[in-house]
Amino acid sequence: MKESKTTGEILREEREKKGLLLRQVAAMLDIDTAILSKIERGERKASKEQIIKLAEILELDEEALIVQYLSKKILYEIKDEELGSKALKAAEQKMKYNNKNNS
Amino acid sequence: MKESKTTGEILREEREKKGLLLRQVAAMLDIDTAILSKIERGERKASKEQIIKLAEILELDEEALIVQYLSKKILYEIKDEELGSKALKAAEQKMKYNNKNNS
DNA sequence: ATTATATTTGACACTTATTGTCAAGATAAA
DNA sequence: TTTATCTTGACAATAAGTGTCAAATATAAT
Repeated sequence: MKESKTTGEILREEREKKGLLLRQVAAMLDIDTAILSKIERGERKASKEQIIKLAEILELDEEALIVQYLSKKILYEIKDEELGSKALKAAEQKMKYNNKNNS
Repeated sequence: MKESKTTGEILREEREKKGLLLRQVAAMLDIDTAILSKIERGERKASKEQIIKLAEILELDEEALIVQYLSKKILYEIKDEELGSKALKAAEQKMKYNNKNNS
């Protein structure tokens, strides 16, 4: 059963491919090395702004990274909820409805 | 264009139908009257525990209320996001995948 | 109109999450 | 083994969430 890579794993791989040090990338993000280390190992999560900057720095697909970031956030909200799946579907419905009426 | 009722509106209507005072229901929830007032007017959001108790007290469909509660929470996470819709779909996919492999 | 009761409002306090720094310890490279 | 890099955990600062309280408003009863 092949698991897909986590965001952190991708970030680390790409950083190393480019031969960049944690220190260097962290400086570009204006945070301490420790945080970036933790982000790459999945111990902390990056903010949306950090994701965007990382996509630039590492030349990754920004949209894909953000979608992954947001979907993780969503799943976190409902991770222990029996009704999570129903809630997701309800959210999609409401979203459709709003788009129809606001745009 | 008929808007559906907010959770707060439903809670207020049902409380009044039952002839209960804010003070009384707030006491059952063990919170200050002010908070319940704000919940009913949508100025604050109820916790999940409060939603459950309110469903009992007001004899409302607990599952429906919780689904509404969770879906609001989800939508709040992506409310300003262009990619919100894609993120929702991605979350559903991941959820399906996990269910397949964990259960 | 006055009083009594119910609700709303806003300022504040407490708690928990989030996001960061720092420095010491562990790893790996030279 | 020295040097550079990365990891770890204790801590600090800030933001978000959740509540109290009391004064202001609104509603209802006499």
